[in-house]
Amino acid sequence: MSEPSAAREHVLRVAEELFSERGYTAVTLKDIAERLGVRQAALYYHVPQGKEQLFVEVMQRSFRRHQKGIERALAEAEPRLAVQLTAVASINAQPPLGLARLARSDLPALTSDHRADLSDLGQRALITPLERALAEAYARGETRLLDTQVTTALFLAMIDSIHEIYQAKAISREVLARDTVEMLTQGLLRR
Amino acid sequence: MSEPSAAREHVLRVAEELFSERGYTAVTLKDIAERLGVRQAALYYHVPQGKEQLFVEVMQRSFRRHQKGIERALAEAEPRLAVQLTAVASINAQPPLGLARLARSDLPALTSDHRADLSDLGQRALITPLERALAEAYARGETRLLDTQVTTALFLAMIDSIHEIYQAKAISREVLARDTVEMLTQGLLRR
DNA sequence: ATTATCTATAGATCTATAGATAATGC
DNA sequence: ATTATCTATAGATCTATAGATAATGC
Repeated sequence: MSEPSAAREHVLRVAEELFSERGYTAVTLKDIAERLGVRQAALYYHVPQGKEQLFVEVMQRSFRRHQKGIERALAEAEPRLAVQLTAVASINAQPPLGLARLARSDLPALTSDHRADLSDLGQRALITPLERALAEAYARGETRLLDTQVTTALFLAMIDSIHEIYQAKAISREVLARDTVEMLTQGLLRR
Repeated sequence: MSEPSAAREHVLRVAEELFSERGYTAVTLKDIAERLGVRQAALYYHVPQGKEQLFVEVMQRSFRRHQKGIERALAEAEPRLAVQLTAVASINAQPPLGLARLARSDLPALTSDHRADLSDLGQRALITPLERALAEAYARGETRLLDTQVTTALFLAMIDSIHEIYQAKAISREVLARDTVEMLTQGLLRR
């Protein structure tokens, strides 16, 4: 049986690191193999379906991991928008998703089936939970009327940006998340 | 002499379109040539130094065009942060910059010299003018104390996101810009 | 027998160069 | 003579496959 062997796991983790650093087309199987300390052809033992399938699998895992983090953060945080968004923005979900690049560079390079699969999963795993949290905040009377889809897209862009800043500057993720969400919510909250 | 011929101009414009759609590594010279209706080798007449130089030149022009737009918007708008940021976010600067992908996918694929050149230009052309506008708003007493570098990075991420949303949804750029900046400034402004 | 690698290589790109061709401008 | 293309191709990747090898587990 295809047990989820530790070696295969290692391949997926290293592939995720590299795809996250430089994107789908910029990373070769040789790059991944080198970081693993094996030859390029050895990857086909663990991922017989090749590079595109490897990328899709890696992104599916990443989406699901982020989804779990988001849903847990939303469920455990007290039902106030600022608290909930801070919890989501603070998630230590490494490596970051890089949704902008994914949409504008990685997805266009895939077959249309894979592209559609990943788009759908991204919608269900990341966008819908956040839209719901925003809609509930509105229902509680916390926010003014706003376009939840646009707000969600902007919030996700900011989260990716936070991860970028976090890697470049010496500011803790928590401080960045808190400051960013404070900035954002003061505009969202009705008063 | 190397006059800036109309044909060369055309090559640069089409290259910018494609690089903007899919990123540096995902676009081949054949793709660019096909959209121009010529053969791949014909590009070397206009850009003898090859693909990387073409990309760098395209990005330099794009940065400078965005810089002009930003500086004009900041100079012409009345000196109130909300007005100024709305003006900047409304700029019809097609194609969009896609800074997130540029930093995390395109730049790492370049030689370190080109990478450093583009990073410096991006700093001078895009980041510094916005940081100054934020600092001046603070000096006028409009905003609370905030990290101008972080705020600028988040604002630039939002601008790219606006362009993305604008292409995907049927919302005008102006409405998106106004709503986004209103959301953002209500959090930035002291009251 | 199964697992996990390796070497070798076919086939498909992709970038870049060399040299030919055709049209226009002096 | 200059401008702007073309065909042809070298050389360098890159993905993927075939078959050999070595180690461990029954």
